[in-house]
Amino acid sequence: MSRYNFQETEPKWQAAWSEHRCFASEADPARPKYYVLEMFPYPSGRIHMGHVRNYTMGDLIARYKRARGFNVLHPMGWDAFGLPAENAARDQKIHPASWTYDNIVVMRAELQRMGLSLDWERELATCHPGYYAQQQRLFLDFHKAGLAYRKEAFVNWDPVDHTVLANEQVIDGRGWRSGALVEKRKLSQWFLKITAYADDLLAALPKMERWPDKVRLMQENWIGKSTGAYVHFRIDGSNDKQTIFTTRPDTLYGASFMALSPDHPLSDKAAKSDPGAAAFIAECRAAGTSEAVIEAQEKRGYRLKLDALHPFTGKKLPVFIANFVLMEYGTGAIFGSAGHDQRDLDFARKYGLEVIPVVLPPGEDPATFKVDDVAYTGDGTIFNSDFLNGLPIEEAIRKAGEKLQEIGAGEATTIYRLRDWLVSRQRYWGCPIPMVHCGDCGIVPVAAKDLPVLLPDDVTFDKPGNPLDRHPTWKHTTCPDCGKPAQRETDTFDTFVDSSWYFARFCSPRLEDEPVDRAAVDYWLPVDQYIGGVEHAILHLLYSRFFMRAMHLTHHADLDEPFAGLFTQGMVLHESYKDDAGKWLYPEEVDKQPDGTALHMDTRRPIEIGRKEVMSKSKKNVVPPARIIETYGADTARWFVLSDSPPERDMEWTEAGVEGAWRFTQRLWRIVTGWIADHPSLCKPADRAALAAADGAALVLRRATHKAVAGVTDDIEKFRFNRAVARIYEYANALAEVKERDLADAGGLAARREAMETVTLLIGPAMPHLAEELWQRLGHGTLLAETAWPLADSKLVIDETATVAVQVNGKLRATITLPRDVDKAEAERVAVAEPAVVKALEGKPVKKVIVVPNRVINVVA
RNA sequence: GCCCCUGUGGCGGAAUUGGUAGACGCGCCUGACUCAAAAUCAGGUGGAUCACAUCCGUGCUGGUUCGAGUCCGGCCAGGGGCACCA
Repeated sequence: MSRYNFQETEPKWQAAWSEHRCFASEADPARPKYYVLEMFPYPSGRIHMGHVRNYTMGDLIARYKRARGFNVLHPMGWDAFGLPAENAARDQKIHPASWTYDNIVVMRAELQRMGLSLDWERELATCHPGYYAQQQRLFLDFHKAGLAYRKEAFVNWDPVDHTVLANEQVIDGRGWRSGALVEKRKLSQWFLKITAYADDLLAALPKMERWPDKVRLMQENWIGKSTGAYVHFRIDGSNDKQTIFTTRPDTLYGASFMALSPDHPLSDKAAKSDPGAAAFIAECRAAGTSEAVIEAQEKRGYRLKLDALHPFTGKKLPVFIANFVLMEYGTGAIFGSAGHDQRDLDFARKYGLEVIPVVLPPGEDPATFKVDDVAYTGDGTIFNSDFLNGLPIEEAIRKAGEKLQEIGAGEATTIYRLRDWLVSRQRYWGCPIPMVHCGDCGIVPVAAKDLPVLLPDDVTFDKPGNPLDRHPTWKHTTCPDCGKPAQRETDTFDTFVDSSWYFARFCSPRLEDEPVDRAAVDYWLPVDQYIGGVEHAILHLLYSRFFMRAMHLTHHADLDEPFAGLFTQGMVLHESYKDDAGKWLYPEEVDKQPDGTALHMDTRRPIEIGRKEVMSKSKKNVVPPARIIETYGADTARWFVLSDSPPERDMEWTEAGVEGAWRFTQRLWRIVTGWIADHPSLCKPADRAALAAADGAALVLRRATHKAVAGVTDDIEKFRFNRAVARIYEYANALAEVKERDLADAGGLAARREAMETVTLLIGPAMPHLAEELWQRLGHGTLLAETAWPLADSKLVIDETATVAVQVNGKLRATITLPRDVDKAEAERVAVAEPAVVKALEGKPVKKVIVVPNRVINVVA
């Protein structure tokens, strides 16, 4: 019997799909649409296993939904701006554009080898002027709507990449790409006003039912809503006021000091006349912000020659600059209530300040309760607090807020941790920010007729810094308003701007003069199923949610949430290997021994097998998808990444696993083509009358078929691809067990014909090439890619009998077969008569019998 | 420190959501075919006592229930997110 020849078969069907434009999509309001999207790749050079896993899942959904009759949009593009292109330009003397476009060519070919059902006619690259011109247009619309602004602020400066970073891109005090310690610099930068939607972005989360709880929770924490109050403190001997934010206005009577951030304007002002303050501020700035530094750092302060006046009592509170107060949160100033906040307590002890407990824990005596080294943050009732005395915390918070409002010393408020999105980058390979700096007119948007602002080609990367800024001519222009000489903005956009609307651009990727076509967006959006890595849970997914709202405001769309369903898939892991010199080795250099140890392929020296880790170039534990596809074919690779591990969990890549998948493709090939060879005359649709009349072994087979259809369908709908794979294995096992002589009559033949077609259809979304080939060999002149998904006959999905477990006192003693839904009395009668049950009862009287229909009977003695 | 998730055979993982624990795959063992190997096919495979039969068994521990991998309380371990957030 012939073996399945994927080298020939896979390209053949890829060409056929392309020729028939099977996956081209067109808006059609008469048909229900389904938009499947996988996070588009950065064109780094080659696709990796993470891509294979991601795109296989997306493709399975796309093919399945197409077979269910949906008008499917499944596009692909390139997140093509970014720093690696500039680094490559510097290191290899290649222009970032050619490096990027060359990579795209390679990666597109690799994706096409996977047989993905993509609409390549909609392909886009964010570095293409056709894309970024529209991004500039969108930005100008946002600017007009008040969502974009430029301001001077302390920003995160990455000294290695020579650019500023958004808050979201600083991880543990370091740049997310370079790993360099981030410095605070005061610079004038462009921001997008994401905070305008803080509450809306938060409020919508509970309604996003098809998003993972984990991601919603992460966004909720990131937005960081806190309810509390602003409190205005007058400064003694002046008319100045200082406002602080607190979540605990109920502890105001415990106030013993006020503390300002070193970056606070008032600190700055004090430093001008107080060298001690200036020195303290400089010291604070010098200290890092990493977790380790913060952990080790003690609470320190500098006493200013200022006192704040308590809003309720008028008591004088000393004002400090303190190293633990953040300018970025609240108002950059706090009041210290030492009894009920650990930091405040540590600080108060160090500087000999008062500790006034104002929350009495339940059961404590107000006369004797004291706070020593541990602040009391638990529940209790207020004391030592005049009009708040005796109130529980909740009520005291409310009452304190009312009182503040009444005397004009503050008000209840809500604040967010979320900061506005800093989008300027001092880099070349990005979308130019379409603004002009005019000496007379200030900052002026580029006129619509002058768009796009194109990147110049002739740039150099031999020096650090922004090539656009030092380009001899590019930045010189004229003011769109007054016509005088002016300068272009030389910053480019953060690449996360590019990826915040590409899903909308896919609806009309070739449109000129407008970012999106409203009719197309109205039809296709939202994305019905978005699939990607959980590492984008905050950055990309939050920015995109903001962009959708901004596009709504600027009339480019009529919805707020871009992704109705989100699935975050796990990563692909592989063992790592080190030789006896401690050098990392590639998997193909390793010869695994049967006893679990490993030797070097060439040197035969022992190798240490390391942990299963995320595939990474630095640890060399990578398997190039291209090699796997060459060796085993795309279908086998696709089948393996879907098997075994649940899609949301990390999976381990193993050679044995791929070989298992390979064996299955061959086995399936043998089962179906073997049957075809034996029954050439039956290569036509199954005889419906014979099917309906099938009984005996034929009926058993039909039941297996329809159970498989129902099960696989359910599993795909629920994203349980590993379970769907297991069901197909079970079904294939059932087909292999079929005996020729039991199924030789008309009903048997029809049932087998039905089974062969069904198994082919069921593997279609996962192994499309093999399925297409089998489909043709089963005598079909049409493409399986254009064939409807099979429907399960519900009568055949449920068996006529049920295997019921019989327990005695909760322990399994026998299993019996009963007619489905037999009445309880009859079930009980059969169960109690069962010899094993009688034996287990040991003559004891039966107290009661619990019968769960079709499942279990528990005899209690 | 706060929040969240996960603990099931040698391994990846199933378990109709409170009802026969270990589906399916990998690995391993036995047999068939073969000069031999590969491939393929058939069978076996949670642990313990030789087997029958019987116990034990879902991180630990207590509970609810006729019945718990699943629910509740308390621990332990691993992973993730946030973090001087006032």
